[in-house]
Amino acid sequence: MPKAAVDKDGEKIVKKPKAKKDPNAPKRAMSAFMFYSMAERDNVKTTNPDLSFGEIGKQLGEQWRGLSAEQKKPYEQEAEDDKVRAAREKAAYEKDGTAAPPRKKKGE
DNA sequence: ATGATGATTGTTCGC
DNA sequence: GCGAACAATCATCAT
Repeated sequence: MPKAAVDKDGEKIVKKPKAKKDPNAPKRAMSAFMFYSMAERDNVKTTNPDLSFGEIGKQLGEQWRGLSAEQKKPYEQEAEDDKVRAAREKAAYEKDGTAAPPRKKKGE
């Protein structure tokens, strides 16, 4: 898959809260995983109330991939719906007139 | 038109 | 309250 320099094997990508640069912050939508977490988190925790967040997250992710496309369907569907929601707010964001400065990447 | 990048989404848990 | 792994995403920009 033609992708950019995605994460590597043991290379841990640093993640931070990233300060929103856009004024209205048109934010995005949530991924199917987000919905999956909301839904399965309960199930996972119920099945493994002994493990902590770290493990739960991992277990969740593992089985998530193990799910069949059909299983993810409902989640993807919600994600799809949320996508519209994000697009909607973004539209409002542009409409608001608070145009965010075009982001550049190279020269600056 | 295509690729690359970045920003974001939500959960849980601990302190 | 926040951060951090977990995964997807996908909109936007630049070339």
